[in-house]
Amino acid sequence: MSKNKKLSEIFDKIADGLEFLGENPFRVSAYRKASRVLRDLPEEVEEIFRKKGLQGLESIPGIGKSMAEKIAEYLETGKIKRYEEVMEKVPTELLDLLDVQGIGPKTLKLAYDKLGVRTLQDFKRVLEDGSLASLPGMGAKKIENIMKGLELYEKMKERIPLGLAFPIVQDILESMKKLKEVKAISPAGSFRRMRETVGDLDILVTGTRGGEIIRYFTELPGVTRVLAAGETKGSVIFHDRYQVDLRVVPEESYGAALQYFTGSRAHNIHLRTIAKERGLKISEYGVFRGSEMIAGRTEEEVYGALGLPWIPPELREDRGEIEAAHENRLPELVELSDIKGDLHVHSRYSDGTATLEEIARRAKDRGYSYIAVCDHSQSVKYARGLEVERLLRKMGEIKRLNETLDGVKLLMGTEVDILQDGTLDYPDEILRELDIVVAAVHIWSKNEDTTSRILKAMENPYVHVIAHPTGRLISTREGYRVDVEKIIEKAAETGTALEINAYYERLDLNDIYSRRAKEIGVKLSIGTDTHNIGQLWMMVLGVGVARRAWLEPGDLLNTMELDELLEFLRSKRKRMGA
DNA sequence: GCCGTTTTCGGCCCGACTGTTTTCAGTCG
Repeated sequence: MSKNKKLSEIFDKIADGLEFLGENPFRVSAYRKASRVLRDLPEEVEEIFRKKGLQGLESIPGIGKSMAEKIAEYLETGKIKRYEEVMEKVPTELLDLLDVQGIGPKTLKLAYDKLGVRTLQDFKRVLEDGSLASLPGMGAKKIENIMKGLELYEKMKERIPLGLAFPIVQDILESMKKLKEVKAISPAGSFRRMRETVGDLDILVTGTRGGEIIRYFTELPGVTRVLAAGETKGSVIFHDRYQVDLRVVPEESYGAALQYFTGSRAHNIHLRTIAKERGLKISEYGVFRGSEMIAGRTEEEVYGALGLPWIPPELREDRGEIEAAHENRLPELVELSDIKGDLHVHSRYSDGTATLEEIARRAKDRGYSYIAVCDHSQSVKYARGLEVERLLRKMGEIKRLNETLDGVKLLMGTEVDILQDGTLDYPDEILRELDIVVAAVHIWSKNEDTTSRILKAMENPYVHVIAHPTGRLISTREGYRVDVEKIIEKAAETGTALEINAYYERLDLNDIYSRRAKEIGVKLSIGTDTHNIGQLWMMVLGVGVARRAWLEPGDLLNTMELDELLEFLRSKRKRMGA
């Protein structure tokens, strides 16, 4: 795990601990903020400290003297004394319960002080035997609420990969739009911001007869449980797993509510600070000067009232977008419609299921000009990687097919393995015959640092793209050890592109690293890594990452016209004298 | 604990809901 992430987790734990201990809430939120900032930081905090010392750390917004010292302490000794002190005073196992809906720090502290609760088991016991209910402030309803929360928590404590939520939300939107009472509808929350994982799904509606709308919503096919159903809010579980909240808001507040429920929390806090400086107040109902409402119908109005242009949801993470909006230098983000092709799909030649014709047809249906068929190479036995002979046969078939195809071109590609020593799984004489060479690490040993093999692969003049550069799988695998900063620098130096793998479990590179890559002039390439034709839609997830990374059309290979793309792909070998 | 063209001290985002409170605390988003 990177030091940034580790420190982010430590600070978050300290925040939990301090909150439990009843510390100054602003101190708690200072730790929360530091945790978020570190998590979002594109550069390694270790590098910053090495190059610029404590001063460098303190120049990070949200990191002051005290945090900087703690970071330095961790980097130098591997420990943070303050963290250990706090953890000593706190039942660490209980802190996990803060994630349960209905349980907050005060409730935990109460159970801890009055009932000696130390573990999750203890907590469940006092919940069930009535001893918690007997404490002041704890009534039957509250207990019931906590029990419900706990049940839900155990069932779905994991955040959901965006790609799993995507089809569900689309179905819901489609069904709800059929209702004549619904005037406007939009997803909100982290889903709308296209975060790689989502928790609850939020949907916002404006229209007439809220009760009607909510009732229809709670009766949609796929609903397995109704948690709440009133006049303005309905909350249900789909397929035993996905909690979806639907809110009906008045038309004049629709923009304000959409802005509010889209978040992020950090973005909203920052906005409200600005509003306050201008003597305004923002809530989910609108923007107010005193009691006069001056905006709220649309998001444009809300941002406009603060003197800002509308900010695309994918940017709303308080990672500098408000400052950029203020100075009128928001990026012109890439859109799905800018995408002219998918640069990484598999066919049945290796471990995919589709034939080349099917791939071409579906690419054309999607309006693509080209699609790169990049099957695995010979070493990847488990994926039926292609030996040279089968690769040549496939190339022959693509050439023949291309003669008959109209409006779309299949690109001869490979996802060639980067072997242990950094050489590639095909000889250069073969690679040079391909339109596009995507290289990737698939086989690595547990503690191996893969940085050097990837760096070496990038020095090969025939390698165009490094696929899924970190190897992580969302919420199941952390990925191999790799120094991404070095990979990005080498990509810039050699003119190699880095992939945004759009397969829903990967999204690799992620938004943070992709943004960093853009900043130093590296091109990115989106590929869905599709193994069957029904997955081509995941391009939208890759575009989501790209947008969250502030990418503009010019930062991607996929937005190029075919000729331009082929020219780009040839340029590396020219540049490297091959 | 952070931060500063109103502040190096004294602020720090805001409103709703829920339950249990007889004036508000805890939790959530």
